[in-house]
Amino acid sequence: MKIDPNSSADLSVQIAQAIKDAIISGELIVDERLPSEAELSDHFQVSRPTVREALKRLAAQSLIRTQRGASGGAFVNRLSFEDAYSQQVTTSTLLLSMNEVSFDTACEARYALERACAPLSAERRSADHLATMRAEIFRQGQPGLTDVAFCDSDVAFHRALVDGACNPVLSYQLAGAVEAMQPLMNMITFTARDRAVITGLHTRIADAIEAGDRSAAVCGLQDLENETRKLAADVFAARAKR
Amino acid sequence: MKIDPNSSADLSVQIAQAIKDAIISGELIVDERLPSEAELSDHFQVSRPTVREALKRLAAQSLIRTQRGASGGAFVNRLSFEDAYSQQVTTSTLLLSMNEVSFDTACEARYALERACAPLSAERRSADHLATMRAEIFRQGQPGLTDVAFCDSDVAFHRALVDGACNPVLSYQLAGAVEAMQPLMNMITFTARDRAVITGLHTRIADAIEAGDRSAAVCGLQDLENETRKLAADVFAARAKR
DNA sequence: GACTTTTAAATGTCAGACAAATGAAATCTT
DNA sequence: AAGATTTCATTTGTCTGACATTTAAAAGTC
Repeated sequence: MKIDPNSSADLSVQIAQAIKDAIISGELIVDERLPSEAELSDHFQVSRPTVREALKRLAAQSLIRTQRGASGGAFVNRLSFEDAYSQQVTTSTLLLSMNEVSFDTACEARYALERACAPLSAERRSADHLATMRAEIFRQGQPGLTDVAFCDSDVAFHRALVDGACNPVLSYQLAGAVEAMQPLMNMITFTARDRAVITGLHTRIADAIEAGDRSAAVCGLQDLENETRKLAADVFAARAKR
Repeated sequence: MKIDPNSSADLSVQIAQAIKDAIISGELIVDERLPSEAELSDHFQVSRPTVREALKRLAAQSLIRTQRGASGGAFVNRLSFEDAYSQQVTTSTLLLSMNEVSFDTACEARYALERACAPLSAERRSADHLATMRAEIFRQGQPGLTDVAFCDSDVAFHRALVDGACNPVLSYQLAGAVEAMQPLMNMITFTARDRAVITGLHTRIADAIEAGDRSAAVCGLQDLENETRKLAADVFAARAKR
């Protein structure tokens, strides 16, 4: 772990990068304890606050965790699927909200990826996944549900569908695509009729998943995508006219 | 922007979260300047180093950027697709390397997602995308290519395929799936015969994309997945016997 | 031997200072 | 007056040194 004294980059950035490289290369392994802040500041010939800023950068990416007290210190963190999942959702959400991504673009990406999961889900889903999907469909039919709650349930339904593929890597990759859409979906108001159509499609998809019918599941998702885009287009058109 | 004085969480964590929330909620908009470190330490009633640690956490996630000098300061950063892309690759790579994800699981996820891109790519790819694919296929046929260079070219080929869908959200989502596989692929040694088979499949896929034949492209990817998994299985079996 | 107390080590926080970069205002030159 | 130069104030980057807090292990006590 070395830093370049001639570099113009901030010291804390360089130090963070040096440690990060050591982790990625395997020089530092999971759960290994890093040298103490005092030792690091000695090693890199910088002050303790500078080392600390570097460590905070790494902590923000869940690459390390710190523990106080004797035998405490900074430890290389095992990046859990959960951590990666939430990072992915945050990044995707901000990306969509800050870059004027059109509804259609985001929607297309989301459903294209989701259709990739459907065949696997149709084959492997557990009873639990199916039960979750049915429960969410039921919830979506409840009268008096707010639009936000309806979207929440929609996400939960799709998440169960994705998780049904029993591939954690796939679930993690899809997290951003599905959940980051929610703020966009929340801009839409759903009429009772819209909800009925969507819930009907959800049922068709759940039926296909239950029957292990891969292509029916994919078709159901395709129809749902078309429906969602049509709905959004209507809402935006109406809003533009006003 | 407020912090809870009764919370047991570290102050810098709380402050980072408060600012992050302000950004997500839209209270702070893109390119807006945050208060200076002195003002923030005053506002939150903490010292400047503590504020700085909080800001470094946010900088590590590309949520803010800082600039020195008069009229400098911390600014809300527009999260670019590029930034998100590289974050995504880092996270995915670490996730795979730290969690004993099987080659098959990662491979399945990758090709499932890539097949989702193929139909779109077959319709929308520009001449550029196609040219890149052809160029990489040519490179893959060069004798004397190292295994690492072969894998590099493989990634470039698939990236062009994905980018051909002309959906930046899709490209971003796929980044992790495709590039994070590279370290796993690098564990495999490719014989000349293996390379010929892979390159042949790449050609089939490129041909399908060029012809706008959606289903042929998907089939080609399916065959490539099967081939890759068979190859990996052979390598691992041979390694286990030794 | 089990419980309590002490202690040392580590991170978390603070205060104050100086260095370096940078844009803007003030000054000087032509 | 216009342009070039200098000065200056502001802000982040870094350093020093100190104290607070947490925590596990060592020492002490019954």
